[in-house]
Amino acid sequence: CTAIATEEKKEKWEPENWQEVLDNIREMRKDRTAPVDTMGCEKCGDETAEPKVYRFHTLVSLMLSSQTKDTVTHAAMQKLRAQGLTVPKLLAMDPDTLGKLIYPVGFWKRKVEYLKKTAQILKDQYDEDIPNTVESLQSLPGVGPKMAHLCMDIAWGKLSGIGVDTHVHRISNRLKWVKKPTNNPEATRKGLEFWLSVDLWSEINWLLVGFGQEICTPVSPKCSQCLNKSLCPFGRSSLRSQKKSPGVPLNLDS
DNA sequence: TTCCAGACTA
DNA sequence: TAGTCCGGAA
Repeated sequence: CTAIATEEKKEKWEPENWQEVLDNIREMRKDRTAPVDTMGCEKCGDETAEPKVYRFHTLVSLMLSSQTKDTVTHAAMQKLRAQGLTVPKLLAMDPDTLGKLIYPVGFWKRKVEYLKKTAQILKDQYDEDIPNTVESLQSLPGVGPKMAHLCMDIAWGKLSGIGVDTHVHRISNRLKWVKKPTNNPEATRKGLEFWLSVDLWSEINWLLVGFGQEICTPVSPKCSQCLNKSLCPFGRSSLRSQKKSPGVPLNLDS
């Protein structure tokens, strides 16, 4: 009996006050002013293009995603689209030209290589479309769990898992939205999917990415502006230490 | 765990 | 100017 009770307790774990915290994040995100809101990868496809091409655009923009600066990815996508972004066009493009077009994106040399290889695989095996399972997407060079899950959701409209990027990973740990601290995004994804109801899986990426771009930033988070400052374990301790040493401000809110 | 290719910021 | 940063691969 005790074992079963423990087991049930384990099954039912969820973070304290998560609903209230989530509502607060929704409130902070209601103006949609974060870069992800206007330049996220779902905004990079050509919706007038045929579905196959639109899906390819989505995959490419995910593969070009760069730091916290969606503007850079967006600009690179615009340039590529101006060239006509299809599998054959990408294959025909020489690596140097491609490199120049996507240059401001971080890791551009690697990304040129991945894009070329991926385009070749799409041509050979998928009739110039993109694969429609997480596993097959992840088998493409340069595509890992985060891109695969987001791509399933955005390109195919199928929810396969939470897209955990650096923002979702960092914030989930700050809020203690994972049962135990996690040290990689895959562990965070599992930790979140454990308790978060499926109907929130799609929203959570968009919500936390924008929140992470504007308030819960990796360095110098703006805890004093955050509606969750008293609910968040990280916020409570960071504001406490800020009070202790006012000469060294942790948050330079401006 | 380190690398990538720079950009940003404290 | 030094420190930190994406996400995937090796």
